Amino acid sequence: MFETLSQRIRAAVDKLRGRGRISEADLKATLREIRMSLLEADVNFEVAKSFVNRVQEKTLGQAVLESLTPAEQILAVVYEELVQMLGGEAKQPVLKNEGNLWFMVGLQGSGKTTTTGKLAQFYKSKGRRPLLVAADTQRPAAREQLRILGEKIGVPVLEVADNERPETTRTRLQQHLTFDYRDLVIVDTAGRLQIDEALMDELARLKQVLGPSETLLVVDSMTGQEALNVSKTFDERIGVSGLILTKLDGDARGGAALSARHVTGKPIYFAGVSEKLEGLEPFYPDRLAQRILGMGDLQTLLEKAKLAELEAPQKDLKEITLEDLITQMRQMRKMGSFTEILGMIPGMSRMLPPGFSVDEKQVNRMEAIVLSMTPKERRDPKVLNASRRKRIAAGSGTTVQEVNRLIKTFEDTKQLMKTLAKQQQRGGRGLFRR
RNA sequence: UCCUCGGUCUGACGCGGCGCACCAGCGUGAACCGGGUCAGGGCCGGAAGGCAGCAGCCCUAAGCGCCACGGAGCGGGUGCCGUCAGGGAGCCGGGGGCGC
Repeated sequence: MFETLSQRIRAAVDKLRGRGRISEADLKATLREIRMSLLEADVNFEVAKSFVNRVQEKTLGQAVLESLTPAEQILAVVYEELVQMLGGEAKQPVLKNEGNLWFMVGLQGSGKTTTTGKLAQFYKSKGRRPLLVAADTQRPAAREQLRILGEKIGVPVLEVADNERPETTRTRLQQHLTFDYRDLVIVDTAGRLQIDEALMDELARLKQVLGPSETLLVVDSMTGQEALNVSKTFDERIGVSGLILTKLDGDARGGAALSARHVTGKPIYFAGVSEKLEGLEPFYPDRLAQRILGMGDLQTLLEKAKLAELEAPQKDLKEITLEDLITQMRQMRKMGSFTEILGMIPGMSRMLPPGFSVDEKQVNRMEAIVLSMTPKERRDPKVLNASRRKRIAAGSGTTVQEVNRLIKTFEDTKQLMKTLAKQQQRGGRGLFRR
C-alpha cells in the first residue's frame, strides 16, 4: 500500500544522502518535492502545506547531531510529522463492559457490511459476545449478505423487516438481548450509492431511537478526497465518532488516510486490508509511517537517534531521579561492605558525598523513604516541603532527619554527575574516558 | 373609489429548531488533613501474635472537562409551524357595492 507515495518521498530524501552539509536551498528543494508527491497522492492541499512547513521549522531549529547524517536527521523529522499527520497515537473505539451499541454507516460499496463482519470477528476473538443487526430496511440483499457473514463467523444476526420502524427495531433488539445476552451490538445501517436526503433522515432517526455509543463511518480509501467529503457530510448530518478506512491495501496513493485526521478531525480506528475476514487491523499511525518511509532504513535510524540523545549531556534530557539513586543503592547493597573497600583507598572517603555510607539496614530504610513518596516527588524532590517530609518519615518508619539526609545525598550525587559530565564534554581527560 | 374577508404585522401559548447547561451519562479527579487494600519500612511483644500506616492500586467527594440521546428549565435578529387574541396606515390575494 502507498507504493507511489512511498517511492517519491524516499527518492526526494535520497538525493540528500551522502552529503555532509545541506544548505537551506537544498532543504527547500527537497521539501518542495515532498509536497508535490503529497499532492499527487491526493493529500488535501492544506494538510500538505502545513506538513511541509512543520518539517522545515523543526529541521532548521534542530541542533546538528554528530552521529547522524543530515539526510537521516531530516528523515527522522519527516517520520515524526508523518505519524502526526496520520493521527499520532493509535485510537480505538470506547468499549464498555456491557451495552455497547455501534453504528456502521457509509456509502454502498465502501465495504461497510464486510467491515461489520470483520469487526464482529475481531472482537469475538477478543472474547466479546457480539450481535449483528442488519438494518437496511430497503434492500433484502444487503441483509442476506450480513446473515451469511454472521453464519461464517458464528455470530447471530438480527434482521429488520422491510420498512420496519426504528422503534420496532429497538423493541426487537431489546427482546433479543433478554434471552440471548450480548455485550456488543453492531448495527449495519443502510447505504446508498450517493448521499441522499432520505437516507440521511432515516439514519438520523434510527440513531436517535437506538442511541449508539459509537458511530463508525466506513469509507473507501481509494476514493481519496471524495471519501473525506462523504465523512464531513455524514458527520454533519448524523455525527460520526471515528473512521474505518477500507481497501487500504489497494491504495497506492494514500490521500484519504493522510488527510483524514486533519480534515475531519476524527480518529481512524481501523483499516481494512484484505478481502478476508481477518483483514482488519487497528490503525497504527507509527507503523504506517514506517511502511511509507521504508522499514529497514528507519529502524536503524531510530536506534541511532536514540543513542545520540543519550550521548548528548548538554541537552540534559536525562536528569537522574531518586529512583535511579535507589537502584544504584540496591546494587551496592549486593556488593556488601562497599564503604570498607572505599575507605581503604587513600583520600577516597573525602571524595564521597557526606552521609554516603552503605550498610544494608541503612539502604533498606532509604529505599523505604523513596517508596513512601508519590511519583511526582520522586521525579522532582524540590517539591518536598516540611509537611511532605513529615508524611514520608511517618509512613516509612523513619525520621524527618533521615529524610533530609537522603535528599541531601541525592542532591550531592546529582551535582557530582553534572560535574563529571561537564568534564567529559569539555574533552578533559576524565577517569572513565573510553 | 368604498365596504368586507384573509394574509403580511404584533402578543401569548403550544410544537419544532438553535443556543445555554441544571440533573442524568461519560472521563478526570485528594501528597497528608476521605474510604478500602495496604508492598516496603516502622511500632508493641520474650515469643506467639498484634497495631498504626506512607507510596501504589481500587473506590469515592468537591472541583474540572466532555456530551446534548434522555429528564427538568431558561433564552432568541429562531420557523413561509399550529391555536387564540389584537390590529392604525401601507402592501398582496379573494368577495361585494358605487362611479366612469
